[in-house]
Amino acid sequence: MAGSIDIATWNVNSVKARLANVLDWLKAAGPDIVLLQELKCETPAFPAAAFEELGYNCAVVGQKSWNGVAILSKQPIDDVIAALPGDDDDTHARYVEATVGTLRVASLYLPNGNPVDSDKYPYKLAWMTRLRAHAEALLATEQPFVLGGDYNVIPQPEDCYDPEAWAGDALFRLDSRRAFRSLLNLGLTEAWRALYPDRVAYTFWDYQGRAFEGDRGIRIDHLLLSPGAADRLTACRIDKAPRGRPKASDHTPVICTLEDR
DNA sequence: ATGGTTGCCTCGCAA
Repeated sequence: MAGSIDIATWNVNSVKARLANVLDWLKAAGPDIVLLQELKCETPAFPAAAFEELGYNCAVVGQKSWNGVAILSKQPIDDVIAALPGDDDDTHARYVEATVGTLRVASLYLPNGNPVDSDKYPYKLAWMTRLRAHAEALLATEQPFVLGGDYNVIPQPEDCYDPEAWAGDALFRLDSRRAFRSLLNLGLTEAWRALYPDRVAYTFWDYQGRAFEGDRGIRIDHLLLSPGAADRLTACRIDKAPRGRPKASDHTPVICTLEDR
């Protein structure tokens, strides 16, 4: 839409297995910027041509079998960074950030962290500490930015169909939620919750146990906006339709709209 | 009830 810009985030759980579904959704929804996670393919195997045919430029950070993130944008993509700063030994493809127009945007796939008694949980928390430090650095630039992706954090009990069942899970542990709040406390705005303080909605439903049919979901995909971006926020929605399709990802897209100025 | 589902591309791992 003229005068505004739509930014979507979507964990597609394999871009190759999901290509037809993703292309269909892009044609129908037409977001200006798309932040993808869980590509599950190496960078050269990313089906860039299919997205370019729809008018998108692509910045891709992939790896074999797991993780993988991308930014798609109808406007040119500049000044790409392909990793979250702060740990040169971290080889996971979980972060890509770039400039699109006047905005800085990032697509992130935050570590799941389960099981919590393994080294995966401290890795998650350390990753969140690095993300906070980097968000502080971005804030210091005073350039408006959007950090979108699969945060693998259920922020509050109302973001989960059964908080008690998730009490010990890395997505809902107090340390994970505290680290997420600490990000917000820098002055970032979580787009969906900011606009709908009391609404219950989910972005992920497990493949098992007919969770989608029973609406047993959790809200873990988030768009975090800098103050300058939040001042332009006019709408946010969760599009459940892609989750109901055959061969669906277990996540569904979240889209925010920023006034274009 | 230690089940169940999906994608990777292996004979299990991650989610």
